[in-house]
Amino acid sequence: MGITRQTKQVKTLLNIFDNNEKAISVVDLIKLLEAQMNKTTVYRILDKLMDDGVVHSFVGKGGLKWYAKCQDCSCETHNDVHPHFQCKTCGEVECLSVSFTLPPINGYMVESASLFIVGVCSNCL
Amino acid sequence: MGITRQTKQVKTLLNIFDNNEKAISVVDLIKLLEAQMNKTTVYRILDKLMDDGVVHSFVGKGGLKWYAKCQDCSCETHNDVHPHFQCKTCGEVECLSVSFTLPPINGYMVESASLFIVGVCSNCL
DNA sequence: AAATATAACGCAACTTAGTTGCATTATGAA
DNA sequence: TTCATAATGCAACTAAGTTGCGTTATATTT
Repeated sequence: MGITRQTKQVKTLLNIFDNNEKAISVVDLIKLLEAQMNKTTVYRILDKLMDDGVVHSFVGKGGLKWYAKCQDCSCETHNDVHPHFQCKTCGEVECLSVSFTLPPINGYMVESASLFIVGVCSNCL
Repeated sequence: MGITRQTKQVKTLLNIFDNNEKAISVVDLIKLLEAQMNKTTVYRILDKLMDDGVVHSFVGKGGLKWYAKCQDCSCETHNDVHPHFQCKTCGEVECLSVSFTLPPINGYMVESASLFIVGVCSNCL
């Protein structure tokens, strides 16, 4: 089950995602919000926002968890149908609004796929 | 720099990768080898085998590091040019011998990309 | 507006992945 | 056999993420 009460903490997190097109790592979120809420609360609210299809998560290059607002992604199934891009220069991570086609894999049942791309973003080139 | 001395521990690890087509997580390796070597040693040898282009690493679904023998992959650049597949049923992770084409991303410089697929493998279907 | 059930929060303690520093061991060259 | 030093083991540490439990605050009911 997802969010049932609009607490201060929930509103704060929703506000961050509303005003941010880029993805944010949990570590950064916890640092950003350390004066306002406990890290346990951050993790718990993120879980619920996932359930509600408000945000989606993915694993970054170093193995850290990142979260981003759901837009064109089909969050009902929690599949990441778009790639995620991390810029080596500025460090920012973003959802790319393109879809990718999986290579043909005979005899396998594909449930979900995540594509993570590392490079230099348009701002830093 | 990579491996310079053929120690017992290095031979043990090389032997594991030689006799295993599938990928192995560091956690499983450490568990498997706990009687034979320290976990610090496992991490250090894996780093060196990466430098030598003997194995490549990638991040799995849960954020854990996985390692697999290099075969058709171009390990000079340490780019994962092939997808990795994890089976929901048996849990095994393997390198898929297919190449995938990235979606066109205008204005971005792509350095590396990793594709991680979750589903059910041919053995478990 | 007060009462109240309980969802949500804070805190501390914990688990687990991965790293670091340093003393000790063992490899391979001289 | 000697010996320099690469490599290992160990313990202590950092950091991400989780759990349990007592307390707080939301939103519904009275």
